[in-house]
This record gives sequence, structure tokens and C-alpha cells, in this order.
Amino acid sequence: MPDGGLNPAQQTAVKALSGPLLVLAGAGTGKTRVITYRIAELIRRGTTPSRILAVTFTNKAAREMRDRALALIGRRRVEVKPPEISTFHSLCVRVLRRHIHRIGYPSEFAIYDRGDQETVARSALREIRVSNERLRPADLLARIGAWKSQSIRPAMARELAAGDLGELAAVAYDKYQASLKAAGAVDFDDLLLLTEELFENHPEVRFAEATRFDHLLIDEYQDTNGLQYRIVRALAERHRNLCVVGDDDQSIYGWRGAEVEHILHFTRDWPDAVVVKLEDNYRCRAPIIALANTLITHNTARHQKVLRAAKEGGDPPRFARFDDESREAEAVVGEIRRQLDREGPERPVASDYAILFRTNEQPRAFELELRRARIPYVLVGGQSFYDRREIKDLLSYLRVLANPTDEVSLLRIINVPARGLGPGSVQSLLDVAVARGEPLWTALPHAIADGSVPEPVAQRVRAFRDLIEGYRAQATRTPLVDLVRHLVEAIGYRAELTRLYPNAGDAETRWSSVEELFNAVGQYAARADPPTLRGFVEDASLAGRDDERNEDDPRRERAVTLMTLHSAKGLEFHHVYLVGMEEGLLPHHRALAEGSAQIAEERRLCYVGVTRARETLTVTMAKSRMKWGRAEPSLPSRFVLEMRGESARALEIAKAANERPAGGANPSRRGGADSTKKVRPASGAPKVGSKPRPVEAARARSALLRKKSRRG
DNA sequence: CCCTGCGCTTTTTTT
DNA sequence: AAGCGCAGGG
Repeated sequence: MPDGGLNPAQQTAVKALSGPLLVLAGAGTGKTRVITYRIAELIRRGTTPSRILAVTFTNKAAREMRDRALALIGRRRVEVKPPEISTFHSLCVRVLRRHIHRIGYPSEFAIYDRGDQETVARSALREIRVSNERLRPADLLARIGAWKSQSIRPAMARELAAGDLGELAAVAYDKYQASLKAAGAVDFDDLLLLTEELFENHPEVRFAEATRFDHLLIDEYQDTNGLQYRIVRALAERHRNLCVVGDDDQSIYGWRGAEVEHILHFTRDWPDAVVVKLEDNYRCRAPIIALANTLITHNTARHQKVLRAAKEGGDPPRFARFDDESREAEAVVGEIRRQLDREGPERPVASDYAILFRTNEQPRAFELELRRARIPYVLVGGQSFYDRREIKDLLSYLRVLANPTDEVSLLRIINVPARGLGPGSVQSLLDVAVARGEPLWTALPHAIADGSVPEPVAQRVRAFRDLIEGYRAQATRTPLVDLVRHLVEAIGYRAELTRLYPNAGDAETRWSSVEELFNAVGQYAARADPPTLRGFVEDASLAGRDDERNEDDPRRERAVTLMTLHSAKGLEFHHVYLVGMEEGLLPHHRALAEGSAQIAEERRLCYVGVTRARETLTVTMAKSRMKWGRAEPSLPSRFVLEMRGESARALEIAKAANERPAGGANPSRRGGADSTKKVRPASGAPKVGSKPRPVEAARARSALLRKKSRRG
């Protein structure tokens, strides 16, 4: 990045303040910078800060952009009514809180996460008597997601559905949506879908929202799906001050309904749009850019742009292949350890390093090695805090307190800790609710009054209701943290944990996440105005995997980052290890089975990984990898060969992979399997700027490959 | 009703 | 390797 200032392209992007603007920004070309400068420029030219809306992809990105923008503008100037910077989902939550009652949902609606969705999907399938073998809840959810991103409602889905499974799914979709509504709950897609519905059917809502802002900026535009696209259009068509920023080469959420077409066709939708291309990369060393460019040219159907490296010099990326995933982890972690132990002024810190991978099972081996090497690390994503059993239990309690008709949460806690309301009793209670056509919660008094359940059960139900009602009554009076602490005490959750986890250490670990929950509540209460139970629960649902709890954890600053390629989007690190670069992993089996469009997306994913690296990039793979407890042979990814200009061999591998399922004989072993055995700088990649430095490269690679006897 | 243990399946990515 | 569903004994 040029110090302080902006290059000419960036300046154009910042200064074209009115009308539609498309910023095609390659990786590391300073797009976040352009957006923040633009916000500052708008304000400097007299726009009221609060009339600017910027939309980012994650909550974390929103927080960072807010901080940077405020730093640029000067906090004092905007602290009363700052620009609004949020994600699509938070934006829609706010719209829905205000208006959702118009379409028959309570404004206290709960937001269901993936696990809750699966529960609802499962019971929808049960209701229409479809066995899990024919249509798994996860598959149903995938279909529902696809329908929703195209704004297809159950009724229309039934008309469009083709084939047996499609029709079943459409019927299940209907049930699924009905259960959500009955529970007063929405899923992630509903946040967008229902917002769009309000915009469509209630012009006054659309008008109110569209006139709240005069400027709309969208980051990561390549990852917008149909719903988001239509919401953007609805919000921007009056003022037309729409600035979208993105990189079609980094579109990696097609599986979630994102359509690159939106960015590819932006100028068709907005014919008067100004287009600015940012092609100067200030992040990566020249050889890394060369590698990335070589890779991405294997994708067709993209905006023509070539990343130019602003940073000359640097080591060529290295490639290494190991016997199995443990060796791979050992070598990578061993190298990081040696770098951290180096003496001298240029000694790196752990947070300079990132290990990037495709799937969530891959970090295991690396975690093991990092712990063994006593290197601190943070695993981003993985099992999130809010996925932990104890947190889900307690959060369910809080959700029931906020909205007792939230059926999934109620069913989760009605017998946790066990209070003698087992599956049999709960079924009887549910039968009463179904017969009365009302939510379980409101049916409970009737069920225990009319003798539908035996008296002892009725007693327990009464006690449970009293417990919940008691805390509901307190909720507005008691400080949030106290409320949660008392509740946990009252239900005897600590005892439950020691019972569940007889191993004292395990129970302690679980209890410490409960204490972390207390902290999270405390932090929320300190920041929110006013803090409410519902507000906290909502935060927890939307925070998802980017957990801000750890953000101010001092350990994080000194830690190696482990994360998936998807989570790495938008980030950068001095030293990147792109691990597990094997056929079947990247590109993933599933993508290989689905076809070339999916393989192109995997290639973009690889591109994202490569372009995260500022100084050095190391690509590693294993010859064999454990799968379902068995060691399976693994071939180098075709992307490795493409990057190194050996695409002929990549083609061979691709062919072999395609032929394998069909024929018994396996021609693939002849190919590239051993070709990358020796680590070599990318011979095919042009070296920009610096002369090759064979000595250093050789030293680096021997260090990486150095055999170690330590094991076990 | 509650707990334990066995055997079966499952593996992409996430706001 | 791990989570889930189901059967069988307290």
C-alpha cells in the first residue's frame, strides 16, 4: 500500500461519489481502504454520517471497518450518529424487528442456527414419513436453501419440483416453514427472505428503509446471492448511489447461492455505472502474485484483470510432499518453531504465520504438533463456542425465557438436567399441543389440567413452568449477568456437568465455558443499550463463528492462526502454509463429482489461499492420508501442477480421476504422483523483479524437509 | 425413566 | 475418529 496516500485508481474509486460504481478489486489491492476512504470522503463533503450504509460479509469485517472509518474521520465528529456498517443479516434483523409483525411473526422472533434447523428439518421429514435414508435433513436443508435464495416459497417449490425426492422435499419445505413460523422462529435465509417479502408486499416498509440512507456501499459483492442482490436493488434504486466492491476471482460461496453473475453483469443492471479496476497488489511478493496469476488463468468466464505486484523481490513459493498428514504437520510446525527460535532483529512472531486448509478435520494433526512444540495457536471456526453442548443448553434456556414458544429450545431443555420428563411424557404433552393446535408452551397448563399425563408428571411440569415463569418475570428487573448466574444455579447445571463428565478435568473444562458465557453476557451488558435478554441471544446467534470473545485475548496476538480457506478471505499473513493440497481435498471430492463450475470455484478458493501470503508461501501435501481410520493414497492437487505451469500433467490427473470410478484399472498412478517429491521452486512461474536466489531457496527447502526422529 | 454399550454411518466450505 | 440411534438392564 502506498504510504498514507492512494494510487490513481484508488483515488478514482474514492472520488466518484455519486451514481453507481463498480470497483473490481483484485486481492490485496486495498479495497477495504477504498471503502473506508470513500466513507470519510463522503462525510468530508457534507454527507450526514448516519445516512451512509456499508455492508460487509462478516461481523468481524464490519467491526474492523467501523474502527478504521472512525479513525479516519475522527471519532468526535460522528459519535452521535455514526455511519451504519453491518452485515446483510444484522441489517435485516433490524428491519424485521420493526416490521415483521405485519407478516404474522412475533417481533421477539428467535433466530435458528444450523443445529436448530436440522432439528426442524428432521421433524418435518418425520411428519411426512420420509425416512432419513431417502432424504437426509442436511440434504433437505440444502434444497431449502437453494429455493430460498431464489425467493421460491413452498407453494411454488411444489409446482416446480421435479422427481420423487424433489416433490418430497417441497412438501417437507412447507412443513419446515410452518414449524418455524409456529415457533416464532426464522432461519438465516429467512432473515433475508422475509425482508424481501416485506419490501415486496408492504411498499411503506420498502419506502421507509430505502429513504433511510443516501449512500450504499457493498463489500465482497462477488459473494452476494439472489436475495441480497434484490435487497440491494430495493435499497439503492431511489438514490442510485451504489458502490459495490469485489473480485470475481474470489467468489467462493457459490454453494450458498452466491452468484458471480451479479458482479459480472453489474454494468448491465446499472448502465451508467463507473467501473474502476484495482490491479496493483500491495500485499504479496512478486513471485506469489506470479503464481496466483498462473493459477487463475485456468478459469474462464472472468473479468479480465491481471494483478501487478507492487512489492518486488522475495522467495519463490515452495512445494513439498510428505508421507502422510502427520509428517506434513511435523515439518510445517518444525519449521515454524525453528523460525521463532531464530536470533536477531528480524525474528518473526507466531502471529506472522497461518496454516490454511480446506476442511475442518485437517487442523487436527497441526494442533497436535503445535501443542507439542509449545507454540500458541488459534483455531478459527472449528467447533465454535456457541456450538458447545453446555453453551447450547444454557442459551436454549435464555431463548425460552425470551420467547417460550421457541419450540426447539424448549424441547432441548425441558428435561435438561433430567427432571423426570422423558421422551414418553414429552410426547404426551406434544400430542395435547398438536390436538389443540398451539405451541407446546401454551398447551402445558391444559395438558396437566385435563389428566393427559399422570399426576407425578403433571407435578414436574408445574415445577418447570414455575421455574421458567419465575425467571421470565425477573428478566426485566434483574441485571442480565445475575439473572443468568441465578438460573444456572437454580437448575443445578454444575452438578449436571460433573454427572455427565465423570472425569473431573472434563467437567472443569465444561464449567469454564459456562463461566465464559457469564463473561460474554457481562461484555454484552456493558456494550448494549439497553441490555436485554433477547439482544444477547440475538448477538449470540449472529456472531456465529467469528467470535469476538477472543479478540482482546492477549494470547491471540502471539498465536499461529489455523483456519479454513473460506475463513481466510479478506485476511493476510506474512507466512502462509497452504496444506493438504491434494486431489479430493482441494479440489474436494464433492466438487469433482459435481463438475467444472464447482472445480472453478475450488480453484478460486486456492487462489484466495495463495494471495493471503505477504512474504512467503509454502504449499504442502501428503502422499497418504487417513480417511475413516484408514490410510488412503493421495495425489497432488491439479492446482499445484497448474500453478507450476505443468498443466499438461494436471490434465492427466484430471482424466485419471474421472476415469477411476468407471474402470477397474487405475491409470492414475503413472502420472504426477512422484513428480513433486523433491521440493523445487515453481519452475513454470515467471520470476518478477528479483533474480532467483537458489541458495536461500535450497536452504529453506532443506530446512523444511529436515528429518526428525522425534515421534510419539 | 435413565443409563450404558454396541454398531452403524459419516466427511466441504458458513452468514 | 466420532457422533447417533437403538436395545437391554437398573
